[in-house]
Amino acid sequence: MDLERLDPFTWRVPVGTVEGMRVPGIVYGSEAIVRAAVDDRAFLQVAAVATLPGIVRASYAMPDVHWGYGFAIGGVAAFDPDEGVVSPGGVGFDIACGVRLLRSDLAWSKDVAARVGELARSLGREIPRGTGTGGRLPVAGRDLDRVLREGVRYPLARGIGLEGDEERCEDRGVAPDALPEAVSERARSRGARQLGSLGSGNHFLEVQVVDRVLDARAAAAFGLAEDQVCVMIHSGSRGLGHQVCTDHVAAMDRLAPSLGIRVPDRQLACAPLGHEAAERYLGAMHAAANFARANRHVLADGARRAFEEVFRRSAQALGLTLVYDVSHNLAKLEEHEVDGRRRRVCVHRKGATRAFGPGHPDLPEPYRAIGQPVLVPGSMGTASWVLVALPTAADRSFGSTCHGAGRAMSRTQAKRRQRGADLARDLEARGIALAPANLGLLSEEAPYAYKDVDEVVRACEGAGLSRPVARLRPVAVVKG
DNA sequence: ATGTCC
Repeated sequence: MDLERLDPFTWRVPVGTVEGMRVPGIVYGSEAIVRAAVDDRAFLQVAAVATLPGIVRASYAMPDVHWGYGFAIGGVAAFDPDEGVVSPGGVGFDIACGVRLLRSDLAWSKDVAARVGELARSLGREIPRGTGTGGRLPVAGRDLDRVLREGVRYPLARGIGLEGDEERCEDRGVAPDALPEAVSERARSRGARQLGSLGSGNHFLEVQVVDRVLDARAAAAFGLAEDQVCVMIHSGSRGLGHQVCTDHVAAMDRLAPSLGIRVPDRQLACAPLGHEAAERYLGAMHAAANFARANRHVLADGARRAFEEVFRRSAQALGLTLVYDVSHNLAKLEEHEVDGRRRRVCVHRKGATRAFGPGHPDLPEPYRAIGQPVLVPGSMGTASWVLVALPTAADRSFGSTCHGAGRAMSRTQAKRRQRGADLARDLEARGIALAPANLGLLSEEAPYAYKDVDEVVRACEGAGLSRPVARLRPVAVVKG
């Protein structure tokens, strides 16, 4: 495929690359990243998304883009509320998958290094993980309805977590437009028992150390400093979100003939914004997003308990407070400036993190002057990053940036290359304490199966999307 | 990502 280079970090997929494109594709990345990905089907998916009705400005891809279901992972697309569509494939199966970061007053070298094995074992006891496992806070009936409506406010009302946690969450931890009645019985029964569980795949809970600060002012605002111990949680809406996506893709697929929308790929099933099918999906998606946020909140409580157990002090006394909690799989109605005019658009981010720059009214007050924290989970055994949104992201990507390293190898390929048990030995030899649930699945997440997260982060800065604040390296890994 | 096929 021919991509046009617009500047060192911006590439265009021209209209005409696939039939029916209404706008171009825009790919952000260094030359090395784009060349390495060019054989991937991801750029064809970026082009296919550009055929959807009502798409505004362009179909975007972040530097960590790779092939996904329908839409590429790392894709961003905004749609006009009157002429556009919503597509479950533009959000992904793991609705509101995202990252929560806790900081602490503990220093790695002085307080934690000597006890990291004990800490990993304690976390292993407190954090349910793996496919299909039940969670720390099983809920049913009216309680599940409250989770779907109230997000993190539900566990907070039950005394789980610390007052003020919700201030440091995207949307203050709760999406107001949830429609629990659009969540099927099957989705409910899958989710009810899984609240407060990590899941599998690339989901993890890690103890990390700040090993480099690149922006002292932003790091200070986020409460981060070198040698400090943090906890990063990467998880989502578990079986509930998966079932919501499955149900609504099927519903839209059935409706497709009557909606008069022709899509080049069945996985791009969508419905016009304002149509009942679209509104029901968005309501169910927000309900699943509230479940995902409550899930990360309950997992954070498990992490706090493990630290309390090992260090014999309360989470509050250990300074285990939230830096931020943000999703990277979500569609939201937002106000953006397009061609010099403020307008509302439905922004789909699939494997892309919202990145609102300094001064945005939706940011927590302590971060408003600095910009939104962007939490980027690396692959297993490699660094993770805290970035800050750049003001230019608003125009370049509807306020979005990368969400991780991005896969460079399929799960099957990755499994063939190394056995899980050997990989576990390698990680332990590098001084990383490990609490895996399933050695068989471990090598699907091996570092060699992913792009270099440091390079992805550099490309995001080059493209004007986000700027690095701090690099975190893992010292204990809890995996599904 | 996912009770990796109701």
